Amino acid sequence: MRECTGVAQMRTGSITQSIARTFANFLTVVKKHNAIDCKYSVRTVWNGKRCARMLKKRTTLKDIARETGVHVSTVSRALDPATRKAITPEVAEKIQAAAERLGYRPNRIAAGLRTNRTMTVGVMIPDITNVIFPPILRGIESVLEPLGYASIIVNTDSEKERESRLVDVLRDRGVDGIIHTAALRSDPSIARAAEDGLPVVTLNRRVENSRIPYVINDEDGGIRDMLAHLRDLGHRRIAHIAGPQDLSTGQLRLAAFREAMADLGLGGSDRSVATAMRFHEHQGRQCAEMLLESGEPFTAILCANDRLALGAIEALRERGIDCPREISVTGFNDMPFLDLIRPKLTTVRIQQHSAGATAARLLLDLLGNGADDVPLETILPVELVIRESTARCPNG
Amino acid sequence: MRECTGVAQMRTGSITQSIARTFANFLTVVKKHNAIDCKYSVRTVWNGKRCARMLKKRTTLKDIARETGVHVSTVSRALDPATRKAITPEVAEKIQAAAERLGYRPNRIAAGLRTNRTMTVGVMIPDITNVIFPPILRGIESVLEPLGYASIIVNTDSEKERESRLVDVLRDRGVDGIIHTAALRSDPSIARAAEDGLPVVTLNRRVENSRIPYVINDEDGGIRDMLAHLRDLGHRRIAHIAGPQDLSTGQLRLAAFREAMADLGLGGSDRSVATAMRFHEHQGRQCAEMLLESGEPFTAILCANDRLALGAIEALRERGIDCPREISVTGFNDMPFLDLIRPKLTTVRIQQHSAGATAARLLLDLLGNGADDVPLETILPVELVIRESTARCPNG
DNA sequence: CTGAAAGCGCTAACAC
DNA sequence: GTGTTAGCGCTTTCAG
Repeated sequence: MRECTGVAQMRTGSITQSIARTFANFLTVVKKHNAIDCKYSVRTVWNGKRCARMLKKRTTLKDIARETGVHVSTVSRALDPATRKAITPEVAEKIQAAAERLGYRPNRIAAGLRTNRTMTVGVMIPDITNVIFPPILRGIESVLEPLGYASIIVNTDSEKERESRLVDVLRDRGVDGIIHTAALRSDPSIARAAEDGLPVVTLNRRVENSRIPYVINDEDGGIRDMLAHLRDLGHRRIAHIAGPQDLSTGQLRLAAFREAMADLGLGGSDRSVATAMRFHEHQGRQCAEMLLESGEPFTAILCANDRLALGAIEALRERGIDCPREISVTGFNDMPFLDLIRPKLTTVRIQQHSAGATAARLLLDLLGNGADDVPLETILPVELVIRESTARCPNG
Repeated sequence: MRECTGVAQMRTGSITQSIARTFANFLTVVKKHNAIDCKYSVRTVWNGKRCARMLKKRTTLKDIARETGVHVSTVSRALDPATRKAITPEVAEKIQAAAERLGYRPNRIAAGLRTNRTMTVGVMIPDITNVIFPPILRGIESVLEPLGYASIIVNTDSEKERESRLVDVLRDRGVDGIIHTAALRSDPSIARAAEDGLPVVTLNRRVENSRIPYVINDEDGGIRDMLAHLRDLGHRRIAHIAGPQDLSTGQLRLAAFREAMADLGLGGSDRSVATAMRFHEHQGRQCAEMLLESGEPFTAILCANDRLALGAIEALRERGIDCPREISVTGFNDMPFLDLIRPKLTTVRIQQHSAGATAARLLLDLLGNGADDVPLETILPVELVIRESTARCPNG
């Protein structure tokens, strides 16, 4: 059963071209992720019966109109809570009963064509695989779903071309609005959509030269608080591992770091700043090594994000430098699972779920479900989370 | 700027009720996640200009028909690659040029109403926040998106009632098909949808008494391999922390454990099995404690999932028992970030991205974009990942 | 090869 | 109160 044959096992059905092709796909899969060798074969069992691909016709307003002997529009009215009051109670009840009995479900896409409201919103994120986005999505969903909105989520991979294509994809599907998480710095496609009157809210980043409402975290406050914390522990020489400068967070946090250092009178040379190309452990490690080799002395590293911090700690460990005893390291975001990793990282918690919920509420306002005037800028509070990766400065 | 006022700061705009309400929401947010105290106020800056909520009319086929002096149907034909060949080349070119110039984008909603194909699929997952699902989603997207499909993702939270409502939500939106990740064991709503002719594929679990194609991982093989690995290390007394028995994975893995233990001649008492209510570290810890207190001797714990294993290791550490020196612990799934946690967990890697891609391909086949005969069962291979949490049995 | 016309399922003016 | 009518934007016969 689990021998290295590389041949799909079938119970019924004939070997058609499509089967061959399908199986070829599986082989490709196995090959591509070549972590997996041929120890197991992919097993497939065939369904003998040809799938009856006949979509059972849904019951429509017309059906229930015929059933109850009234006009479609009456049915429509009786079924819409907003217009039901204009209908004789008995008739309305009869109609509702029939609808129930026939299992009527409104066809939102037909309704959408008529009303120009699909009750669907688009959500653009860089990559769902990045752990900070799922909570944001749940936050968005938590306010939109109860109101009957569904969301189409797309991953931009932070690629300009892909992103602009996806904006079009969403518009083609007639979304009522778009929540854009981590838009690019200058973002013509989303700006154009907004100009065309499509409600748009951005999260984590502001689109320059636009009046698109945005919600961001108090990056500045987070950095300041973290720096104050380090200073209180006696640290004076503090290095920074900055994030990618083409991403909002990377840029904002670096700026905040420089400013706050100056304000605290700790302004150092730029040799105590290393900039990562990506928010990745590996980059954090490299940057930490660069900092160590620069010769610039420091007793703490403030990192622009948790993953960079994790990498930095790894680099220190490899050189036999203890964190936090010799060098304190801090992160940003408070991503999930952080408390399982030793030493537990001191970091800045950003609101994830709430950020999503807030953006969603803004979008609703834009959609006219409430305010007709909407805040341009919303800054969400952050919170310092002190754990084990920071300690009193050794010579402080 | 960052004082504890609790009052939103505004630049322009008047304090209307809606503003007050919106701000009340923010306060609620802050309150609810009361991890965040009043150290920072939420700042909002108001956009003075009332948003012009006039959706610019999109250009339609009619527009470009008028522009080029031909009939809408001709335009429709000229713009569809499949029917373009039936059009005089010059006319077709003129039409395409006009479409380009006017920035024409087909209205998929309208097309969908006509053709009954929305080029949208529904994807149901328990919870996007669970790290194993995002890669699955990317896998699905990787095959569907290039073909022009968008997906509506919904979180069921594994609640029956919610799940069945969401199936309806998806159907109302006219999705062409549904990929259901971790459906419930007996799942009337999705079964009904499938019976009604809606293409459905399930991932991770089979819906009983149905002909719904499903793709699952080789749970059995994974457990067997892990057990063989432990046996090779000299372990004979092996405990199991099982997952929730109402979830496919929990149930399958427990059954596989029992069977494989028997096959290896290691069959133990049921006192060496503890069952978690949820796949959560906390539960893993509790179960490990139960096992230790049971008095049943063991030198290894095979856990139904990584998170349980992480919890178990935590429990051991608290009691001063070293993993892996004294007791080996193993996981399942190989979730992201596992290699950052010490000791690095020995586990079974399941295909995540590929599983999604495979399910998507099956759905495509069901949609008629290929085969008309589709495998009922597809079992994906798994791979043993040996890291640091397993070691030779101390007295072995 | 192209135009005319019907209609997908629903909503919303406007009559009566 | 309820029926009539006219589309939303597109596809797809059916004529010519």
